[in-house]
This record gives sequence, structure tokens and C-alpha cells, in this order.
Amino acid sequence: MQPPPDDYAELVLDVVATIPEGRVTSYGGIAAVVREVTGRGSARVVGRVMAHYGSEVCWWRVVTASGALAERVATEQRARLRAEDVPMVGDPPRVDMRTAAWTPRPPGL
DNA sequence: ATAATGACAAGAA
DNA sequence: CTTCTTGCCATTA
Repeated sequence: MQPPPDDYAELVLDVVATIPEGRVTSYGGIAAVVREVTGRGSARVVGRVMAHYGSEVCWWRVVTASGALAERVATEQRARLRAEDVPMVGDPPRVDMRTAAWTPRPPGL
């Protein structure tokens, strides 16, 4: 059994939930916003939260800063993004951050 | 306490 | 464009 999300994880999941359909955000982008509120965390920590509790939210809208998909779930992620008409480029497919990138905002602001 | 690891990032080559 | 090297922060051994 996995432990329930702590306060930090809750905040991360909350931010991920605000990403609009058809747009994506980087791990670092989320980390930056969460850092403004909690004062801790980093891209790696956000990645760790996603690995454990990602299934609770729209995890497929979270990619690396360069638009690369999460290798562990790349196949499913690609399918879900394609279903939302997220612009992809290259091979292996990466998200076109130029147009699909979304800047998250702290919940409540 | 140190070392290794992880759904990462940024800069150098 | 790609690959490698550092830096990052929390968890686990």
C-alpha cells in the first residue's frame, strides 16, 4: 500500500489539475510554482510525486523541459496527448513546447 | 553519516 | 541537432 499524499504532493497534484486540455507543463515549471508556496522541492521531487500519485490527475500533461515524454509511460502518454491535439514534433515524438507550453499558477491566485 | 537512485534541468562540447 | 557533465532535492540502503 502506498502512503497517502503529503501536503507537498497534494499541492503538486493540485497544480497539475489546473493544466488546460491541449496544453502541457514541465516538471521544473511545476516545481517553480510549488517552490513559491512551500519553499522547497525541485523538478526531481515533482517527478517523484508523479511516479507515486500521478494516476490521481492528468499526468500526461506533464513533460520534461525540452518536451520529451516520461519514458516509463511514453506510449500511453503519447496516445493521450495525441487525443487532445497537442502539437508533436520529431522522432521520437516530443511536444512542441513553443506552442503547447503552459505556465502554471499557484492555486487560488 | 555516506552512497546510490530517480516520470528532471541547464550548460558545455 | 545530440551526448555528456553538474547541479538539484528527497528517499532509501
